Amino acid sequence: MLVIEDAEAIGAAVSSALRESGYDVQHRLDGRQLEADLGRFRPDLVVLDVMLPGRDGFQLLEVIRRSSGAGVVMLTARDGVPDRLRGLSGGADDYVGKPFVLAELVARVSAVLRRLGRTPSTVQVGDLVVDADAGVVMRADQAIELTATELRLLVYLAAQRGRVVSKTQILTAVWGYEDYDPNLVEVHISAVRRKIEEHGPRLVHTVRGLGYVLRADE
Amino acid sequence: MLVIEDAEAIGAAVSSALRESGYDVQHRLDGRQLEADLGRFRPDLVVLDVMLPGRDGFQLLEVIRRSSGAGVVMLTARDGVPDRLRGLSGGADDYVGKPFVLAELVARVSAVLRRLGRTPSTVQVGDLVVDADAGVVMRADQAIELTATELRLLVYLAAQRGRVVSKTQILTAVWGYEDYDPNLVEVHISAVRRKIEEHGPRLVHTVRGLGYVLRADE
DNA sequence: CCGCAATCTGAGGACGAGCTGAAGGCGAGT
DNA sequence: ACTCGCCTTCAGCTCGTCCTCAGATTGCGG
Repeated sequence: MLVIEDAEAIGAAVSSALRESGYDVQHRLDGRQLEADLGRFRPDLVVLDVMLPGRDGFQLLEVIRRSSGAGVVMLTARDGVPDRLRGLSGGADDYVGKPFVLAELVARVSAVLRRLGRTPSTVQVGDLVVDADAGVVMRADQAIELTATELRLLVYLAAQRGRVVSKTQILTAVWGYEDYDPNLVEVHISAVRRKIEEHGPRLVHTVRGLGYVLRADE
Repeated sequence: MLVIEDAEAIGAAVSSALRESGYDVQHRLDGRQLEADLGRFRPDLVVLDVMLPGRDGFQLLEVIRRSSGAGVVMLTARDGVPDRLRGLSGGADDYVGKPFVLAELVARVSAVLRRLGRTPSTVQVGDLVVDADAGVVMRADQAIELTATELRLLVYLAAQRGRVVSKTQILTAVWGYEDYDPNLVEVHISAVRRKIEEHGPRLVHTVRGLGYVLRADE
């Protein structure tokens, strides 16, 4: 994944937020090396600022489309309706208006990847199937009703399956909070467990002092 | 609809763009199983790359023409004027030069289908049949009268069936609004429900906090 | 076995999403 | 100009969901 953003602070924040979500991120301040980067890293997706020194976002967008199958999410100025239309008609897969909440950007990025089929929209862990697109969770071929928050939480755990994620990471990814009461996470983890572990062994494991993991034990 | 494209990234992007538009898409990396696919899926249209491993696009085109009435849209190389001529004279219904904007491909695909009069315009969900072209909706073989807006809404939900769509997405797809009062959607959803669920179980499901899904529950 | 901290979980109130009946406005057809 | 149908707005209501809080429980170091 490639982030091209000349404002260093924003670029750094975006990069680290995406890394938090498990993506492999390179950050560039302009599009000079774009062709080289596309060749070398073969990114699945490029986050592209519209306003850039040198070639602007739309020119870069064309380059990307011509020489790569990468998805493109553009960062447009807030009220940039013209920008926005131009970006979409030029083939961007999504846009995010500045200023934005990091969580929103991350959500859109993963939505684009999912749509492009780079990320399987369904994740399977043991006998649990999570389909983010359909908003459906199944265990042992039986549908399970989750609320919106529970679903977001489980989708996040599923995306990070096998990896321990801290409550802070969860708060950021699911709620967009920088720092908050960990009990909020505990309460919703509890709710998810009650529903998905009603008919089967434990899948959401607590790692004391660190966080949680979604894993099917063998 | 069948997409034959050996570049996986492009094939995936094309497939998902077409799915977004409501088509039922199968993706193949080469033409080996072409005959079997034609028999099994009876596609209305095939999107065909020219450069393919094994039999190339023109050979496959002949196969399609010989054993199927499917439309063909060919993906030709950049300045492939010779390709282009050969493709058309060989009987392709349209061609799109790489690189292309996804929206253009989708537009050409639907144009070809329209020209062939073979638009797979009907979607079936449970005992509900939605015919976008004819503007007809039937449930259990009984015609249902919908207003223009209700029809556009239902056609969109039908195209996205099984997938949760947010009110914002609906506002964009049905009304062209970027952002607007969600209640507008709720009112029309309510109207559609009153009509199509009068004699039968629920098909338009609310997913609180996320949006709506058109789905026939088993 | 004890004490502390981390985690779990049941309960309740506040909030807001969603549903729907009603009314006003607008355009097409007569 | 009038009528009719449709679209949109509005307001009231219902009910699900979320968050807070507090007591219970668990795990760990000593």
